[in-house]
Amino acid sequence: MPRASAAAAARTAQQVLDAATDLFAARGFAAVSLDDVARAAGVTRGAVYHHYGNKAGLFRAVAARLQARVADSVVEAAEHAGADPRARLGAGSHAFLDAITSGPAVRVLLVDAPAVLGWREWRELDAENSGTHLRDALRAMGVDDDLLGALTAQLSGAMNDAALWIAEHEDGTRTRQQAHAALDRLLAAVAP
Amino acid sequence: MPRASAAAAARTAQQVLDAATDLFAARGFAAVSLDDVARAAGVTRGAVYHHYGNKAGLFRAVAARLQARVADSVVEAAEHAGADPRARLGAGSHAFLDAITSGPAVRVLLVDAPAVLGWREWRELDAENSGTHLRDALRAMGVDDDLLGALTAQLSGAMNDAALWIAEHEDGTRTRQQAHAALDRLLAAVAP
DNA sequence: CTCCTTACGTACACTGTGCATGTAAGACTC
DNA sequence: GAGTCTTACATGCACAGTGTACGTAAGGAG
Repeated sequence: MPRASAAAAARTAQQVLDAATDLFAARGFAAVSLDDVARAAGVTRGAVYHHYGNKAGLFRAVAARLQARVADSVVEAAEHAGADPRARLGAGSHAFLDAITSGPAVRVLLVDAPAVLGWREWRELDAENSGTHLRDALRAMGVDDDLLGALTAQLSGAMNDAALWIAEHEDGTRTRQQAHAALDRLLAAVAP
Repeated sequence: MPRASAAAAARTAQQVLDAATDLFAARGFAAVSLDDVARAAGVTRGAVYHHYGNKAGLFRAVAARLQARVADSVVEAAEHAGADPRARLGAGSHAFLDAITSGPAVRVLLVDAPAVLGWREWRELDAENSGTHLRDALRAMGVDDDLLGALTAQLSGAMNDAALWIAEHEDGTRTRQQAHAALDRLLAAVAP
């Protein structure tokens, strides 16, 4: 008994995506079955497979949306910081930390994504979003082209682990401040 | 038809561990079945379950052994570097990069481990090994206690992503040199 | 109004985990 | 050194979960 208009179909796809985001964030990829997702979204597994192909495809869609949201925050913060490259780098980096630690992004993007999508695809997804901004910011700071790739990867890794470190503790603003302070220390290595 | 002496049992446990290490490194945790492991080790799944409890337990054993090996390299390099805290920090960090990128450790420890064991347990495993050494080295460098936790996590993350970056490229010594150079840049932020 | 396509629902096959049970060979006791 | 216990596996089965083939009804285009 399917009743499908173009709008209704888009809505069910959204509901599935929302439900999957919550469940993946709460329990992790492996502990969530597609039946769980379908039930939470009020449909059957058939609908999930129709819209997302397979379980990895659903996860990919979830991760891509979260990644895009984080990247939006980074861009907005950088815009707001003006034209000075160093100010933009700092603002974007701190915005990244705050954005990725608020909401369900950490577990999905930083714990499960590399294993589910593979490191390579995960890196590409990152490169299409916040990764590019970091790289551009470092280039604008005058980082040698030879070091650019490696330094981008390492600073990105530092921020990711900072986010995980914050999420692990989960006891208010103190650890968050420490993470931001440590990040400033590392950024100073690039721009004194 | 079991024929089990104490020595023979230890040997089969070893064979299973060796086979699992190779397979997990080559295909990833999810794509390896316990039947694959058992067949590669020349036993049945019963033996695997007997020694390691379940699939996660087997993976835990694999990861712990790899982690311990990496930590050994770090310690050895630090010892060899003498008494100067800065020299020990640098030597240990670069040794970490080289050790974790040589052999099957990268995929197991950095891609699958967080998802399979959970971020928390993975962090504890790391803390029991190379993580402690990094923290000690930073403390010896006079890093403020308030920053110690966050900075350790972020530098660790930077090194992990440096390792993944090296493993991703896999084209000889050039990328490796770039990674080491970028790492030096970050270490300079802690110790000028 | 007809036909085609989209959007699901349903049923089934297959893979893989984990556990329960069986069993034979050390190891230990006397 | 015979009996008993425990360890070290092998085997078989139950169950969960994925993916896919098929069925089906409701838009939408002509």
